[in-house]
Amino acid sequence: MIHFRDKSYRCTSEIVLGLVSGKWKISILNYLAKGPVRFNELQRLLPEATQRMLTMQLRMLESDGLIIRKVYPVSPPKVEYSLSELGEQLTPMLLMLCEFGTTYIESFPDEVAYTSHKHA
Amino acid sequence: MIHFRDKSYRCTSEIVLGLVSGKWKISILNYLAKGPVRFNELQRLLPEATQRMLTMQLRMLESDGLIIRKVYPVSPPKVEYSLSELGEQLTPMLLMLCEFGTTYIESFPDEVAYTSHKHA
DNA sequence: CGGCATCCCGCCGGATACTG
DNA sequence: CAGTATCCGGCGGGATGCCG
Repeated sequence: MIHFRDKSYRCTSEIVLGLVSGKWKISILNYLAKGPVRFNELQRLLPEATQRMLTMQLRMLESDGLIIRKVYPVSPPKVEYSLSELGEQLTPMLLMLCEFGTTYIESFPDEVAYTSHKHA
Repeated sequence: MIHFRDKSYRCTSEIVLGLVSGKWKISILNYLAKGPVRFNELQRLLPEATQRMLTMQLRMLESDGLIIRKVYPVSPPKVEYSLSELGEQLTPMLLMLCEFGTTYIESFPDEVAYTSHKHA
């Protein structure tokens, strides 16, 4: 049994699931892996996400120490998000998740479909 | 965009999160990795889980093709759960999640505590 | 531009009781 | 032994509107 931040876990992997579980966290981390991104740009990249949700997910990633929020005191406001060192260490794991995911769905070929872009 | 079983994903890793997210799934998979386990034994191993929850989590893992449910038509009833081939392919990934989890919490030494066994 | 406040709803999971 | 059935509360997430 592990106790971390007022919660109990039976395996440290459960903690990691909590870190990356959230409607937009994976996508955010994937984009940030390519370099710093502004809030506005994230909104463009994830048009289906509401401002509120995007903000919430970013705040969680930040308070979990995976990303860094940098505010530039200029007008108009500019906020840039980037991976922290811990966040960068996530990359190989996310890649592995992704690879297994691909292997997995390929086990069920007739249940999968792809769309190049979905703007709805 | 990937469409799989009536849901949309932006990355295959999101599918994997769905597979293993659930209050008892990680623990169940970890136990099954050591060999087949009976329902009753799982209950002993996870005393905090209600029968209902244990059943639900097992049913999900089964319908996702990660575990196999084998019923022995004897009296009293005997049901044995084991990893499927797909489920066994999960092991290295779960190990990696676990390792990152350990690395992660070690970045915050003063927020962690351990308990050998928690029967509450 | 990059938020926060408010209201709302569905679903995951808890508690308890019953059964082949 | 290995489950269903029913009821119910909390929280993740959606929609909309306001602000420095």
